Amino acid sequence: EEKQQQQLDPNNPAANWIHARSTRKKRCPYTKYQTLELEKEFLYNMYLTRDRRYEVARILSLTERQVKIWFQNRRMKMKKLNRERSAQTPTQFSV
Amino acid sequence: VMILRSRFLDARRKRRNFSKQATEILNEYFYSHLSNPYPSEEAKEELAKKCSITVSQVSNWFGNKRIRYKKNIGKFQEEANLYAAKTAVNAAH
DNA sequence: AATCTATGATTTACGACGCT
DNA sequence: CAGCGTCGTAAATCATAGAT
Repeated sequence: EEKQQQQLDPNNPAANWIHARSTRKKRCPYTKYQTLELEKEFLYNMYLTRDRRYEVARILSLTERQVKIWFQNRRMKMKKLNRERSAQTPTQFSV
Repeated sequence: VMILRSRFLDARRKRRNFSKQATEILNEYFYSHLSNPYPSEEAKEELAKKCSITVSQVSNWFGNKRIRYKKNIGKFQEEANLYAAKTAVNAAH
């Protein structure tokens, strides 16, 4: 009975959710060149060493933090792609 | 070659809008959980099954819905009232 | 057919939390 | 314990289906 309490505030029902990150940096899409180079580096290895991260960041004019996060996101993307791939082909065979 | 070609075509299949029934189910869940429209993993799986879409698609739908609702509550007021009424009728039975 | 809008998917950027 | 890992998400942006 307690769980049905969203009707108490019909005017501002969604007042609570979403944590407005006011101090967050706005998303800025990377250039084709930046993305291409990041993909090449990812192909070389999925995990960055400290030195590679520094170099990639310098070459692409990104911060090391951006490069680190790009790799984290890229790994998550790969994981998702693999999930979809294995879901559609139960028997996997590589080419 | 054929395998690669079919894979490429598969990956490039066109996006389709979800069915009316699927959208109905998702909206019912959204507006009946408006104070916390964050379905658990299990709830997402159930919604995905009911809507015949993937769990990722359910996540995308809720992500888009939350931000678009929040950005313009007025635009969704009519829709919100509609689903609130529908939920009330269901609860009464 | 051309243009506009709605909507599903993808891309940056974090917070929360985990492990070493 | 600083620091990088994953996971789930916000918000912006992309792509194009579908409406006008």
